[in-house]
Amino acid sequence: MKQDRTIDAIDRKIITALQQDATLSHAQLADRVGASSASCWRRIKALENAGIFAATVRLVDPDKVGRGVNVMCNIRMRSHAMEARSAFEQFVNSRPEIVQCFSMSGEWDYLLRVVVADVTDYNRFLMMVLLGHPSVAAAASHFALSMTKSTTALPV
Amino acid sequence: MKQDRTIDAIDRKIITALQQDATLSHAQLADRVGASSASCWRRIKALENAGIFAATVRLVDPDKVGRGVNVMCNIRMRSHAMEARSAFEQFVNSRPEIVQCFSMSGEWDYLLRVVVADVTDYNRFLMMVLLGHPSVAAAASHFALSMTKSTTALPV
DNA sequence: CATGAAAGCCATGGTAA
DNA sequence: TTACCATGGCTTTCATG
Repeated sequence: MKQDRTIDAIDRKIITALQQDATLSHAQLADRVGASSASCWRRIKALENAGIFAATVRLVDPDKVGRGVNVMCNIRMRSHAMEARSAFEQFVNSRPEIVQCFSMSGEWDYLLRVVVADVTDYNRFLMMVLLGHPSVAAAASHFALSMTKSTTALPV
Repeated sequence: MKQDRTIDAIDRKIITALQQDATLSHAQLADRVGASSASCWRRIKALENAGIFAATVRLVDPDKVGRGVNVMCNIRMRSHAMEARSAFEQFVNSRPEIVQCFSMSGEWDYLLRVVVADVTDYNRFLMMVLLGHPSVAAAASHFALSMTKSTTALPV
């Protein structure tokens, strides 16, 4: 059922709106994008069938839950064998403080974004968790001073 | 009304659940966290008042909307004056393909995550947009080969 | 063929006991 | 916590361009 779909201007408006606020009712959406409620409903269903929409999630304020500090951590692997890589990626997925992980081109193998409470917290994570992993040969950490922009909305 | 709030185990379960799926009804949430529907409702309201919850958003599949390629871009500024910084941050906020921006410690001033369709697309962005900005002295781009992990859920 | 208007059903949120 | 009620959104139908 994941067939491709031609996305027109109204679809784009719907996607943009729901990426900002998923609590909008079909009626509210309707007069925001200039279509009827029923039309919106049909379009959303089609977009869901096309697999364009993923989950609907509630975002939380990082500071309020003690995760206000972002650290970017470059990782160099001891081995590039497939099993080492998949073991590491599995490890990454098991650690909730690692919120993003990219396999990178260039001199480093992975880039992690780690959310922690403070420097002490990160030190513990780095020493006890990350550098304790057998696949990790080296890690270079860079602290973010502030998060200037962070959006889940992709341009359409 | 943004007063602090003591978060207990059930609150944590609620936050965790809603970070994964914000479409859960109070009833579904209730038996997932082991509380009554009414209790869930009260707790959510309190968490909202405490400012712990931010927006509810719909996530979209990057590949499906032609934003499957992630590029990390380090920026060095020409000036560190406040006005130059705020002008740059305003610029960042105006560009939808820049989805994340961190002010960084270390040798670079900013780290951007840019979502594009392909290399050509990024080239255009880099040459025409980013390097065209007066505040940007240098940029170093690193392409992600794949996104191994990406979650909006913060550990609580 | 997709859209817009209208209407009914149902689930949900919200409240009271 | 349980039960109830009423609001409002979801979903379908139908006529229209």
